[in-house]
Amino acid sequence: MARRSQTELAVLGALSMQPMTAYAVRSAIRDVLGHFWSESFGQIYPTLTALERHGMVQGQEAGRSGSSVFSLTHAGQQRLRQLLAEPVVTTPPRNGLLLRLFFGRTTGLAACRDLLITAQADAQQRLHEYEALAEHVATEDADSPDAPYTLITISAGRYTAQATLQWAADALRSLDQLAPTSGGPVPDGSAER
Amino acid sequence: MARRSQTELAVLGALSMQPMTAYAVRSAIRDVLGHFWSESFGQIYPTLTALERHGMVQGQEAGRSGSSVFSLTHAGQQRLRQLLAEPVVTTPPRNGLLLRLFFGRTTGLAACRDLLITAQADAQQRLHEYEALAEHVATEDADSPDAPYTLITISAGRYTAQATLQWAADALRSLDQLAPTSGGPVPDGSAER
DNA sequence: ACGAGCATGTAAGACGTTACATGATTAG
DNA sequence: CTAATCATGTAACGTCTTACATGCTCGT
Repeated sequence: MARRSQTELAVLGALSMQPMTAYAVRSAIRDVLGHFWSESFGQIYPTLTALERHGMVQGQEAGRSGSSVFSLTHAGQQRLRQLLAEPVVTTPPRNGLLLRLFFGRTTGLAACRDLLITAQADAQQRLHEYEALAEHVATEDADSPDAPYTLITISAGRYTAQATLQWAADALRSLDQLAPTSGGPVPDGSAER
Repeated sequence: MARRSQTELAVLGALSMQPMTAYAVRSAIRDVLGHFWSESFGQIYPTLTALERHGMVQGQEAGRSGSSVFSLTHAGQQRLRQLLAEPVVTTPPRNGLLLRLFFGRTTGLAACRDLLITAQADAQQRLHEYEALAEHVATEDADSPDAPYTLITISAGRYTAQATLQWAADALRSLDQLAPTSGGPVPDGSAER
């Protein structure tokens, strides 16, 4: 699946939950899918325009300000099904944190500890967010047919955050064993020249 | 940090471990950093050329075929430190699996089960790879000063894979509870027109 | 009246992948 | 000798982000 159709998929999916304006699509992708998906602002409008041209969605003027509410057409429904059935596209990994830890010898123990502690705090934060979110969905939207699927994606976030917490604690322990007291960066050899 | 300097960072980092040819840099990024980092082929050569122009690396002809082995200059060392010290850049998330599960109501229970089972198998596979890798590093390169840091990144992969396994099992259970017997996609309304 | 948020777009430029093109070396 | 791998690049194309530009509406 080409990369562009990933944006198409997200937009069609958002509209499949309920008709909304382009602006609302953007908000929904940011707020609802935000934990595992992102689309940049400048992608959504052109994509919606193209989808309308191909008859996948149709806009309906609403209110006096000329904002148009888009909804899926039947062709759009089918297109969504088709895209969902295509194999999952995995983006090439780019984990800046692990890259820095990998080259940790150059920056030294202390810098690595800082990175890990920050990662731990971030994961803890996310864990709280996921738990609040899961609770909210389980109580408010419990009867929605989408709820079980939403909960599964939230659960993925929770497991990942928990794994990060455990890993970071583990890694910090291993660094402590390495050199309990000090840990500056390796000398840079400036004096040698 | 601009996105380009991420490539710079990976290339400088690779060369900080040992001098090598552009081709070897590419192989190292693919094979060694592969679990958490990727650079496309077409980026590495231009980046190396630019780095040489700026005096960050210097190439030395080796062998009769004119292949040049690059090594970090002092300026390159400093540049690497500087880049490593900059805040971690997080790429916007794009998890195609979770996107599909989120819209699971449209594709139906069976499709979601398939996705989860595949994800489980993939995670299991990765877990084995990480364990083999960790064992290899712990025995072969145990005395390398880079070994502790390498092991931390491998550990991250292990924790993540394990979390995926648990999450998928959990999710499969919750889907089973939802409808133990059937689970086709929602009707698409074709007949209604 | 004014600021926050709703709403719609465009354009430039950075970023990245893929395919193409070419040749040397080495293991089987 | 021949296939795989090492080795070096370029060019085209597609993708994505960011910044800019503009105006409305609603609450305070």
